Amino acid sequence: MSGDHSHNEDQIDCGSRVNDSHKHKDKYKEKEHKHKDHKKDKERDRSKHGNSDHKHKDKEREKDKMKHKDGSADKYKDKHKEKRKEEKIKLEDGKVKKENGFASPQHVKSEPEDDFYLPPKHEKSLKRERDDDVDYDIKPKKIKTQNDKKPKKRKLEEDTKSKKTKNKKGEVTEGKKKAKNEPEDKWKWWEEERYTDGVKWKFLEHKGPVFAPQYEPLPSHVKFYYDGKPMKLSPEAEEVATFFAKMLDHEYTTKDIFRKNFFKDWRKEMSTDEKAKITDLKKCNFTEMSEYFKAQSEARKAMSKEEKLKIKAENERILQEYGFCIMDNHKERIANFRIEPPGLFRGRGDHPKMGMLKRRIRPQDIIINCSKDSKYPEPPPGTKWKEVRHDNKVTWLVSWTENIQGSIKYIMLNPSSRIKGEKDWQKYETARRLKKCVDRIRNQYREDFKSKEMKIRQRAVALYFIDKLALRAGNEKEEGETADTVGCCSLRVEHINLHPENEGQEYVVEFDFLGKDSIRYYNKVPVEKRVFKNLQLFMENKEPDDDLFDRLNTSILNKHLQELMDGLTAKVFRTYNASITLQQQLKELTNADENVPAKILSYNRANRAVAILCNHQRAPPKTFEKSMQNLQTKIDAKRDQLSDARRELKSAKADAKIRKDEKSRKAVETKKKAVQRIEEQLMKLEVQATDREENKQIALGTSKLNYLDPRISVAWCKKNGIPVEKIYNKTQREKFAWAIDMADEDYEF
DNA sequence: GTATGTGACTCAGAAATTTGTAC
DNA sequence: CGTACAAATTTCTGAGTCACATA
Repeated sequence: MSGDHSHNEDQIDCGSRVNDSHKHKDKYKEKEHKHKDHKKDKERDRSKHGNSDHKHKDKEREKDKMKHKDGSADKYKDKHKEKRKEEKIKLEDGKVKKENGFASPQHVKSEPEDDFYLPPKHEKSLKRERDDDVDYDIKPKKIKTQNDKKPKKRKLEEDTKSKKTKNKKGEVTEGKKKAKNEPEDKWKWWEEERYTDGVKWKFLEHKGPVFAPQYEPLPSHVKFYYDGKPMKLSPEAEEVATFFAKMLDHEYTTKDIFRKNFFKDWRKEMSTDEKAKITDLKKCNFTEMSEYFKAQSEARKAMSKEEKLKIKAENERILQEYGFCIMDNHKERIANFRIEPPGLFRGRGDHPKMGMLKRRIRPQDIIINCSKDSKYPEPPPGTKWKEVRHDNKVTWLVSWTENIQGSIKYIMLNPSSRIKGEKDWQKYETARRLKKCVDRIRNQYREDFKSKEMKIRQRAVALYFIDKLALRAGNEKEEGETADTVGCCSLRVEHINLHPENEGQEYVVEFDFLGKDSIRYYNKVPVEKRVFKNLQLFMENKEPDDDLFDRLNTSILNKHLQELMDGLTAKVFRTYNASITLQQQLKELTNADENVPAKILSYNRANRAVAILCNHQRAPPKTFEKSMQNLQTKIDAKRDQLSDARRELKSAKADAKIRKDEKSRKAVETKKKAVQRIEEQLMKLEVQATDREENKQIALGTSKLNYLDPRISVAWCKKNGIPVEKIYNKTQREKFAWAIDMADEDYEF
């Protein structure tokens, strides 16, 4: 979870901001202030005219007709300019060093051929495509009994037969996979009617959250030292100290912001005496504590089988008790029924709050959501919930407010649940509706490149980026509260470079910014001339840290999109472009004559094209080089084996020619088979190596799980005779059960 | 009306854990 | 059989998107 990206060569190491130790003071006031100024400035700018184009020999005269910014920097930004400048320098440093940075290859955009205009019809209607008249009986009380038999089923889904064979015995050990599992008819919620009125459920019953285990004080021989001298800490202070100790090996315990935030919060937990004594984090020695935890984890690994099984069984029991809820007659799996334990906050990237104490959540922090007529979850003895409410317009079971950002956290259902699945399905249906009108929308925004109104031009260019490059919308963020990252609408001038000519291409825009999770987006793309000219215009008289699209935000953009198509938002473009790219790449890359591994390589490559489009990166696995080497060793061995086998085949053939008897002919056949088998194995290994190498820094999971209409993949499997297990593991098959059930091989996104 | 804040939900990669496999 | 290690899967929780409430 933590964002230690420093080991990723190709990502910018934003490093810690060394000199901003005072930054957080009064941030609230400051922030508010900033924002006001900002808005005012935008307002003011709007009323001004572009009379300040000095030096501009720009031929595009029409821009004179347009209002545009006078180049004064927004005040709120001025305040932060210094900081950003510093960062920028760092960024550039990084850039230089990391010239080999990840560059998203050209987006292979498939243009859907059909383009008929469909009036934005209301689609909130949760109409399902196939209507089975399965009645949706809502009889809350019944549910339980009805579901009593289900407990068993859910946990250990019958898996592929291959797995079963492993479990040959079929013993019913608790926490073990049961071998035989009555196929138990699974609930096909996708064949049922959906709620249409914002109601999410009629009945909801659950057992509440599982709290983090209580803190166990350290044994007395494990000491903390201050200024070289052992010091016994109060339990409160000690607990927080252990959080730090457990992270000692991690890089961010060396970062200034992390240390400063930690120390500040730690001191809050200290007794008066401790507070007086412990004044310098540098004098704190946690190593003995750290060693102790390492030893503990070693001990855990070395536990006997029985002990391990016992723990497993206990976890299973908790899962059975708390891991499921009953929603509308069905037992459903809960995603995160365990409350986040206390610890030190680790933001991603250069987060101003890293190191802060994430406090322990108690029952009185918890809001329970369930139906009135359900059996309410019990708070632990002697405690009370903050509130029990019955809001069936939301999907969460439990919520609490987290203390770092003040945001709300939720316990919700598993992706395999009806409530998540329906929404997921709907998402792809919206994307498919976009497919039907995307040409109209593209023509529209290309027209808008020429608009007289600056606002509309900016909107058009932003939309062009979102569509062409699958950028995220880019909401504004509160400065100082989070890492400095941007999306499309929040791009700043410093994030792009314009090259009228670059490497033989015209009108190239070079993007370099940190996006979600502080993942670097670096890309050079040729754009339409009009886009290029517009960008020049938008950047006129601006400072590097001014907004590129100063007249635009996500709200304006999404309002516009909503008018173009019902349910259309910026992120629908990402879904649409991801899915259509997969479909088109699969078509292009799959060769019907190839064998299964080769086809799967094609699938992975199609998946990879999408991951690259969406900029889904990962840090190369620590063991990457080594594992490639191992694989290469295997390949070499296999090659040797192959040439041996071939040699043997040859001699067998020669032998058979001379002897001409049945036996030697048989021997030839055997050898031939052997050669073939080895060839196949070698091929498989080579494919694997290719796949792995190409995947070094690319994360396929996110797109597979969140952007690719699963029906495309299912259809591809069916058409190519690939078992769906080859591309979706068990969890994924559960999540996409609806798609696996409904898509046939002719499915078209 | 607009700007801002809030809530609910999706999506994100790393870390932890489990499983598979070669010896 | 165990053992060691790598690969696969699951868990974790932070970071976005976006609608809507509120001032």
